[in-house]
Amino acid sequence: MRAEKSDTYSIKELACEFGVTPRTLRHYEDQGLLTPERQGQNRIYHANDRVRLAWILRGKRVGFSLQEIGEMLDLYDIGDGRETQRSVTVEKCRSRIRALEEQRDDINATIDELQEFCELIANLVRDNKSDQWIRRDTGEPLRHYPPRN
Amino acid sequence: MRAEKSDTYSIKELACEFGVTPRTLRHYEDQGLLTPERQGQNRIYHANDRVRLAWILRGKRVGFSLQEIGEMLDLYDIGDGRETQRSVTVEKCRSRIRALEEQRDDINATIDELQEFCELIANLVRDNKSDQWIRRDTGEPLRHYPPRN
DNA sequence: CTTGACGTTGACGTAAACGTAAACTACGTA
DNA sequence: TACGTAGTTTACGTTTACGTCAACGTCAAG
Repeated sequence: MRAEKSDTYSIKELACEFGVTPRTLRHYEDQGLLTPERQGQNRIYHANDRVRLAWILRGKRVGFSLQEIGEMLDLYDIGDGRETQRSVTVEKCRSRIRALEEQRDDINATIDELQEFCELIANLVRDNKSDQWIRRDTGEPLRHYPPRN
Repeated sequence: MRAEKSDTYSIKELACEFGVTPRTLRHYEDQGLLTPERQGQNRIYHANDRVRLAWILRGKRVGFSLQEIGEMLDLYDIGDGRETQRSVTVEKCRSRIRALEEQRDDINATIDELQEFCELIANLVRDNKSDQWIRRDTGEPLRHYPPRN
């Protein structure tokens, strides 16, 4: 344990911290998403690698592929940005945002339906006489929704 | 074309309508997500199948696996629901909702960062003298973010 | 000096979600 | 009756995102 700088990480340290395996980090490197410093053979991760990794994992959580995440990260690489390049970057960025907004709408719709259904079940009461499900609030007979075939 | 009832669909019709292939519908059936009526060998899809398919595809858009989607759809199958079963269903349902809310937070965070970055690029101006990037609003020198290794 | 913990590079395995091709059936029509 | 169109099952192929294993290097501790 060469306590060089505590803001550097071994592969295992970084992996553990983010709840992934070293293999995963190497895989992300293979895909060009991470390029940690090397000391000989060994990988050394810095703060910037942490930031990028957090980005990657969040991207995954919201359903992007590694390739898409790579493209999004590439948007940030504008070192040589001629004006036209930059406007392309901005447009890609905006279309990403629109896609995410649509996805958010999907999520909200799903939440709404689950919530409705959840409350419906929670208010459910068994009508013992007719052996039939009804809603406690409206007394409506229950229809399975979405319908079972 | 036996124009039986216009609220039934052949496999191709339904697939086309949702922008997927017949193979996909058969696959969903293999996974138990759809169980269309049969007329001999042939599959006949009804309105309820449409509803379920829409659910499935939206589930996919928000990043769920087919298995997870199947479990969510199963929540709706409460025909035999004893009281304990129902409370289990409700709890699963709520935990799904929480997961979706977390995902929405992730999406919002991603949107925010993309938006910030997008505006940063949009406001960018080339300082020809120092060959350096600055922000038009604050004049701050630009830092790539997230940092490139 | 050997053991153990940690690292490395291949390279093959795997699960999910279909794609794709083969081989066959059934039906309305030219 | 032969054809084209649409459907079926069976089964192997493909991509993504890693898991897993083998074979090896390195260094500090016992």
